[in-house]
Amino acid sequence: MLQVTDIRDRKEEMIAALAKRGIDAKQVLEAILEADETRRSTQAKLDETLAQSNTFSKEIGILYKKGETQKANILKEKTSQLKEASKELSEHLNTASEELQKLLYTVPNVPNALVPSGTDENDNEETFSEGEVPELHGEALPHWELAKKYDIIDFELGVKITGAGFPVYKGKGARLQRALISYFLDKNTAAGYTEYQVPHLVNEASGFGTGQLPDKEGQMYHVTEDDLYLIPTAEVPVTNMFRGDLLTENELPITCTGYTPCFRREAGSYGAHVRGLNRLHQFDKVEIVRIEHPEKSYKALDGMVAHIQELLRELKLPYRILRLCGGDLGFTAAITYDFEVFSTAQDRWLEISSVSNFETFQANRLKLRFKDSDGKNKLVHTLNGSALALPRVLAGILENYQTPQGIKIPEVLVPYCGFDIID
RNA sequence: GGAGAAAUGGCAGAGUGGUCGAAUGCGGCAGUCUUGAAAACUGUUGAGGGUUACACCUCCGGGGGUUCGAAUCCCUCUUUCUCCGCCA
Repeated sequence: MLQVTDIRDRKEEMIAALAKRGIDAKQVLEAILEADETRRSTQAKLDETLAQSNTFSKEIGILYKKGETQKANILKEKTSQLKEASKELSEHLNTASEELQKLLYTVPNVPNALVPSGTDENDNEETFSEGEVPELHGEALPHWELAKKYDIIDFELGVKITGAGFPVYKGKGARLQRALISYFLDKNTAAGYTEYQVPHLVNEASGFGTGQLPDKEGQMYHVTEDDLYLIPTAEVPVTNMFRGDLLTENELPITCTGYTPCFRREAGSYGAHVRGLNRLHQFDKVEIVRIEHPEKSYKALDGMVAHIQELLRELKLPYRILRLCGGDLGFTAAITYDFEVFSTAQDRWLEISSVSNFETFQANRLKLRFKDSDGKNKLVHTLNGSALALPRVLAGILENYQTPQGIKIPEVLVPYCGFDIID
C-alpha cells in the first residue's frame, strides 16, 4: 500500500513510474488525495467536538461535587447534543477512511527507476547469464519421463490421493528433494539468515499484511471452517511475524530463512507449460526474507541476488537473471529479479527464484516500522526471495544431469544425498 | 470439547464510574559524587495522529453498548493460565 504522504509529495513522479506498468494512475491518485483531504478535515471537526465535550464532562464532575446540580444538568444537555454531532462525524470519518483505504488497495507499488517499461514477459531484461548448457547424448528426456524411468516421482499417485498438481516423491527422488532443502537452509544460515519453522496456515490479517489479500484471494486455498489460508509462500508467515512491530535501528537488518510447502490454486493457468513439476498446487520452497533500513535495502537486494547466484553456481546449473518489466512486475514489488534455469530437454527456461524489494509497500500494510536516529518512526523496507523453489530446481537437475548411466547428483549434494547417481 | 481465572506502560504490578494516560518497583536515559566504573542520591522516561511549535484528539487484549463522563459497569470475540476429557 502506498503512503498517502508520499503521494502528496511526489504524485507526478509516481504517475510517470506507474506508467511503466501500463497504468494511468493520475485519476486514482487524485481521488486518493481528495479522499484523504475529506478524511483529515472530518477528523479535525470530530476532534474539536470531542474536545468540547470532554471539557464539559470535566466541568460536570466538578459541579456535582459542589452540589450545583442545576448548572450540571444544563451542561449535560449541551454535551448530549455534542455527542450526537460527534456520532455523525465519526460515521463520516469511517466512510471516508474506508473510501481512502479501498482506493489505496487498488494501486500497485511504484516501480523502481531500474525497471524497464513493458507489457509482458517478452519485455523483461536479461541482466546476467552464466553456466554451460550440457551436451546431452542421444535423446534428452524431459523430467517427467525421467521421473517415471527411475521411479522417483509419481504424478498419478498424487492424482489418486489428492488431485492433479500434487506429486508424490519416492525413494531417491524424495531423498534428493530433502537434500536440496537441507543444502539451501545450510547455505542460507551460513550467509547469516536465521532459520525459522513457521505455520503453514495463516489468518486473514496476515494475508492482508503481505498483500495476498484482497487482490489475489483466488490464489490461496481457504479453509472456511476456521477462516485460515494455506500459505502460497513462506513470505507470508515469516514477514507477518513482524507485523505491527516498532523496531530499534540497531535491530536492522532482520534476516530470516525458512522451508515450507507452498499451496497455490493456480486457477486458470492450465496449458502446455504445466506438465510435470513445472507448475504445481503444492511445492516446497526455501525462502529468504530481509527487513531493512530504507537506505540499505538496495544494497541488500544486490546481496540477495549474489547469494542466489552462488547457489546456482555450486549446483552447476545454467541460469540467467531477468529484471522484470513493469507489466510483469508483481502488485507489491518495486523491483523484481527472476532467476531461470535452462532445461535442455524441454528447451525452455524455468523460473526457480524471484527476488524482490517491496520498499515500504508491505511495511505500510504491516505497520512495520523502526525508530530512526532522530527518534522518528519510519517504515522499513521488506525484501524476499526464493532460495530456492524446489520442483524446478529438481527438474533442472534431472534434465541437465541425465547421462546414459543415470542421473548424476551435483557434487555439493552428494554428502546430503548419500549417493551420487540415480539409476 | 467441558469448568473456572485472567488480559493495564519495556517488564512486574496498583487502580472498580469524575482533574487517571494511569500509583509504586525494576529497567532505560540524563545529572551529582568518582581518576574511571559500581553503589548511592536527584531528575527524567508509553504510543499513535495533529501542529512551524503549541493546542487538541485517540489508545488500559479486539469490537460493540450504558453514561454528561469508562481502565473501572454490561454484551461479545480473541488470547493466556489452572483443572477435566481427548490426542500426535
